[in-house]
Amino acid sequence: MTDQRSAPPTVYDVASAAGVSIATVSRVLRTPDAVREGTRDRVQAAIRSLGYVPSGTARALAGRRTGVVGLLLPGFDVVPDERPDLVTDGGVRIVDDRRHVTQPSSSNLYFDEVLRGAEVEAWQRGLALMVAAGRGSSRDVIVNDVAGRVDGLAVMARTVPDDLLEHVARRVPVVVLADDGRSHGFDSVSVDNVAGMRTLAEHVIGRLGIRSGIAYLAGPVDSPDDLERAAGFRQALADHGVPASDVTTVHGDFGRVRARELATDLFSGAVPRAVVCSNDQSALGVLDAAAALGIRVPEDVVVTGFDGIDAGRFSTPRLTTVHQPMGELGRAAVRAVVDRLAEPDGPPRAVRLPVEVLLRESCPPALGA
Amino acid sequence: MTDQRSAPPTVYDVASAAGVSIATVSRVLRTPDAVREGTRDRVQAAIRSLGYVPSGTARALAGRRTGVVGLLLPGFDVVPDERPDLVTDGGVRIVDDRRHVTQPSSSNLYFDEVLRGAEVEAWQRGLALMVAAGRGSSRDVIVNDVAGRVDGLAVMARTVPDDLLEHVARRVPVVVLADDGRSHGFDSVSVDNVAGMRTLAEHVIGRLGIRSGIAYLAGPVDSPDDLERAAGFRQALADHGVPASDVTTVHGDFGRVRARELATDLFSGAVPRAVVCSNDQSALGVLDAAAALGIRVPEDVVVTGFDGIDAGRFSTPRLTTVHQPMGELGRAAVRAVVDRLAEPDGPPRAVRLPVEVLLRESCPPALGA
DNA sequence: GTGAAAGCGCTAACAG
DNA sequence: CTGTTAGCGCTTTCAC
Repeated sequence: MTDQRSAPPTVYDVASAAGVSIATVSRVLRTPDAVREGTRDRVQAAIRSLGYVPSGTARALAGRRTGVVGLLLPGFDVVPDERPDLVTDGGVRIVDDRRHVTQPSSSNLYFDEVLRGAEVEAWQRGLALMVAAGRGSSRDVIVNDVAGRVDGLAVMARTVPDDLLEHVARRVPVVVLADDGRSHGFDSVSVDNVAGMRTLAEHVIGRLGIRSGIAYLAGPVDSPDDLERAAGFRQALADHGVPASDVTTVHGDFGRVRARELATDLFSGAVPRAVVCSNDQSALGVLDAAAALGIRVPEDVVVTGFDGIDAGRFSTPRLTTVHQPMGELGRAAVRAVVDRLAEPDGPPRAVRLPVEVLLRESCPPALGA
Repeated sequence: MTDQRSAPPTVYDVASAAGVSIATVSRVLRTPDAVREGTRDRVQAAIRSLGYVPSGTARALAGRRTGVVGLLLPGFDVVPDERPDLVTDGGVRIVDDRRHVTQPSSSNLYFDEVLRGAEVEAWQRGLALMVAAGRGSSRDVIVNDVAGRVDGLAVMARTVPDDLLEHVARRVPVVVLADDGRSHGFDSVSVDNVAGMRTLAEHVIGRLGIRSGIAYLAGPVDSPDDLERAAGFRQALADHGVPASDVTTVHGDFGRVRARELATDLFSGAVPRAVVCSNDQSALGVLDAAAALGIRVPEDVVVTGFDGIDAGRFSTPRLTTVHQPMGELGRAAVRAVVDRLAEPDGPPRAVRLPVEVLLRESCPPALGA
């Protein structure tokens, strides 16, 4: 350990140590069967004793492929580690954590799952995964640090400006995640927002029979996800002959705090019987408002979200939602990259992943229950 | 989109398009100020119009550094997606998820945090991060796919066999995570298991005044973490003059199920007043057993864990534990790699990260409360 | 089966 | 300021 590591051994070192040419060393590594057993053994011995590790870099250059796929995610929220009430002690902090409801930084969890899925899939295909989070800002960083080092790139929608993506796509295939794919000519993998929201809304309207007093809490106006979900919602209304004008629609920002404010307003008049939200964070804000005002969920009003974030599993009441298969999204992304690599030409492909409606206490399977 | 992408443009293409030499193209990219403005502009224009992206591979080869650090983690548990009670519907599954207590595959969460920390730190240092999980089995994969492509490597302890690690370390600096670092000559980053457990145990013995009826639920005998925690525990006993022989010690496997069984046995005799567990999963198993037997926690028996996994925040009662700063572990790992890169020689360094004792309901700050 | 030699695309002296 | 020229360490024909 702590070797000099002055200059790592190369094929040349191995070759001369084994008394063969560098071509033979290369063959031992890549096509062992094409080398006579005795020779092979000598080379392998040399590799061991020298501690030779082939340069992935040189390999990639010579072989014109890196064996790496890149994954670009929005920056992880670097949550400052603020803690309550600490009662220090010799070296180790002791914290009274009893009523401390840490909110797991949910958007992170979401991306963690994507990342994990991508890693698993890449691994199974013999590819390495290079992750870059939160570098969306700097043009150069993306282009130089990632695009130039990978065979293909999976990019979370809206992580990278479109023109940059277009530039990068001239070098490596790009797959866009969680976008509808209609906006540009890239391959895409996304989740079926429309069907998910439609199915959930149909449950509310059709099965629970709530046909009036419905409120829809939308997200930012420029969100494609939001648009799709809204479309699914309207389909459900139409299917059940509920006029869209009967629905109170308000626009939030996908955030919990803003949703709580909006819901508080909403609840100040005639309390609606259902609040359908276009994401989980908003729905949690609605639950907050209801709790504060003493409005019972689901007895007085049912509340639904969309995403399937972890916090919704632990809220009170637990949140009914549409669960997005994030891990699967990551896997599918890698698959899409690999497919495109295998078939560079042809029209862009759009993969749609199915979602699941999870009925929990905030909007149960049936109201009497 | 879907360009022919037959052969990505190279420096040569850019150079001739801009009427300069390849050296100048390179300069525009790396030291723009060393190039006259007019020339620079022409080159940049050429880069844009050709959609040139420099080959990271070639750069790395020529520059003798990749700008990438590798992170080796144990395989993510690929949890098969088993769900309860589904009530299918047109295309979208509807699941009654009301009483379904999904257990977040906790070991994953743990690694997710490490990964995220590493990514953040790498990014801040202008490095890319290459992740490899679960390839511990195949010697070649590790060596070839990762070690050859990075400037340095952070490896979670016990992910890679020691001899392989030694081999790899001859090419790139290696930092071992979450190991005591005494076993080998590598740099290491770990968590202060001893102090953490000692502090927690002192709380139980000293502050809560529980001096008899203490049980210690240890982990697998070969776990270094477990050994350190046990040592911390014994220190606390010694500090308070409690004979080790007064403590009932049982060995589990760090798993929840096994812990539940062991605790059930434990509780069948005289119920202990404290069960100190060497990890959270076990502690949760103990809580399971107590709940099943109608034993009250913390009134009848206090229970403590170690790790700070998420599930412990949501258990009933919530679990008192020693929280390991996993994100910080990831960050420190990257830092350690970078430091070693800057100073290749010198003795191995061992970084110890502080832990925090989180007092929650399963073993509160005071018993009367 | 094995070796010689020509790159892969870029960086980094070294001259001008 | 800009061009020339070696490599970086490996893969891959093409001969032998």
